[in-house]
Amino acid sequence: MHRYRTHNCAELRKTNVGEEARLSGWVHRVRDHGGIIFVDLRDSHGITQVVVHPEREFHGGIEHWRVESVLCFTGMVVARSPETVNPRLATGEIELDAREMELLNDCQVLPFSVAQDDDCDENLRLRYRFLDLRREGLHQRILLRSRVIRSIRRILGDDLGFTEFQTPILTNSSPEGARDFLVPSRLHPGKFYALPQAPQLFKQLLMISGFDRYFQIAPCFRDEDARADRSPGEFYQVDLEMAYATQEDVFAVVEQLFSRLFPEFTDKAVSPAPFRRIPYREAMLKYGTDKPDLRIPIEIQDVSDLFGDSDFNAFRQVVRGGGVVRAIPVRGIADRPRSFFDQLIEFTRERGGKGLAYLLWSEGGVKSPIAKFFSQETLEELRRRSDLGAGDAMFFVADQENRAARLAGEVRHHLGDLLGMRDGDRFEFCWIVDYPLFELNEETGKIDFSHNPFSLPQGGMEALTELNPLEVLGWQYDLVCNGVEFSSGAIRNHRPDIMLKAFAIAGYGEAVVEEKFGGLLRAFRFGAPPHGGIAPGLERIVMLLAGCRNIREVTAFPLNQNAQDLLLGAPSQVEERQLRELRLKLVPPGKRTGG
RNA sequence: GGGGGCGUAGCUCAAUUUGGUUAGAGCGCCGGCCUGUCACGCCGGAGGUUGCGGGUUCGAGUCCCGUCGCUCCCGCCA
Repeated sequence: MHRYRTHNCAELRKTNVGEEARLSGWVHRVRDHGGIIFVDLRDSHGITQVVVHPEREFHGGIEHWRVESVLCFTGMVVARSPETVNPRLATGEIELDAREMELLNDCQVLPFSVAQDDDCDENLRLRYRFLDLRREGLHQRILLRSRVIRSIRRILGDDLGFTEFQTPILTNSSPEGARDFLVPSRLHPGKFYALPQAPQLFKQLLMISGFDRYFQIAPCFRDEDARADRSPGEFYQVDLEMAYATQEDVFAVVEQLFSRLFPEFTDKAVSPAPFRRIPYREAMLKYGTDKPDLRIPIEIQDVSDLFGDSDFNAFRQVVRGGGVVRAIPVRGIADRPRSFFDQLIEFTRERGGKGLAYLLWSEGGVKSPIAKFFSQETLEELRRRSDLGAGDAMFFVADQENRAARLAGEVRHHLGDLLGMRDGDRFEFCWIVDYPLFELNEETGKIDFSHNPFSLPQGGMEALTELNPLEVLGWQYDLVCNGVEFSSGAIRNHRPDIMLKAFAIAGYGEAVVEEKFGGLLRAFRFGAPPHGGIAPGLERIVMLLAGCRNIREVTAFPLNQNAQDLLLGAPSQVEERQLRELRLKLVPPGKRTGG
């Protein structure tokens, strides 16, 4: 018989009755009746009830049947009588009649309950992460994450012809993007490595190196402040890149990946491939964001043309001042109480809006404090454009275009929450395409890259030389699901001449580009193939599948919000000797100089 | 760096609105009883500088100021 176990704690069934078995696991719960004692023994797989009869010599042998102690029981598998079967347990038709017991390890009094997976302070959970990870919820989410990764490797690697690579962890600081984590070099005092924010340049170099399809479950490091859905420090991307690929080729691969991946882990409906393609400008107009939640059946409209000459001063002034009026039509809410609408107005004001006007249609006509300022023709045209009828409503946001779009989008998502449209059992994917390559920096008035400086402009060199830079679109795209940005990607700019031209428009001279991206430019000059890719966030995928909102709930050992490891104590001070080797000197706190 | 919310027993929370007796409950812990439970049950017990410091008051868990911590958001995240 095996030293520790013949079966795991989820394995024994009625067919095993009469067999001798040995089980090891944690004490999940104990029901001590004075005479007979029931021990729920748990391992990663499940729970089996062990019965200890009073005549066993170990019955009083351990002082405490302390939960989370590690025990090994040997005994006979016996059938439970019909009235004592536990239908909530996979092993509930049997129990182990313990003949021998061995205490494999004791357990101190717990800081929080393992058996009862209820709320407690997150930093306490992080300090005792090994206990937290034993709890049902987190334990299952970490197992889910593992199964998702295995499935991604199978789909991309085995079925779609991708090759998995590793790329360096010690690499170069990137001139753009987030703050880098720096690693001092001992051999080159005063110089630093940086941890990669993403393997972007390496995956492009692999394409130029003649590999066809790259993927990696890639660690990414960014020294930015935390959010609920954003880990401080490190996270993982499903990073992929394809040679000789058009945007549609990338879409086809990603659509296959998600169309196969999601149904493996959820019964919820997944929007069928091909996913909807929504141009950036259309997304900003209809949904007021470039990460729309398409479960909400509300489409924003521009109605500025109706108000240039209207009697409604507030709207007329905005339109004549170059602003816009956006309408948000919502069906079936005209009978909501006044407080519903007041609350929405307050919501808009909190987010910087001047207000939120609305019209309510009823059998008798239009009800609204502002209806008297609208002509009958205008009211009818508004109704007609959104095909509204009795019981329907329309909200209005009037402001400068960017702000109006954003506010309307936030109101749309908020309505989605209020009206229960967002918890439907489905995943709605879409692509946002046709991002502008450049944008105007409102502070400096200069032209900046809007997304990624390495994206290929649509129309190539001709577009860069002929068009107003702000009109140039990039082969850039985002994958969005249920209002969550899953991923950004692009067809890369593989031509050094086009790359230099694009950088020139953004105000970078050739010498600067050579200095900052010399390695990549050198590679481009030796026959770089056209290529492109994308990098969906692994944790976001698992979060959506697990139905949780916090990235730390799908990460085994996350840093806390202050970027500390409370279990092992990182970051920590290091020996003076280590600093000397690196030729580093600490500036005492409060005496920061320079700047 | 900025804003909102929260800090009461080992854990989750009540008492704070309107300052007023000895700060309570559930779980956990300790002791006792209990032979069919599965969130076992029953009896008893221990456990508190109400985050910390100061102030107002006859009196502060409660009000005020400061500070520290946690949390969510903004900035930031090509």
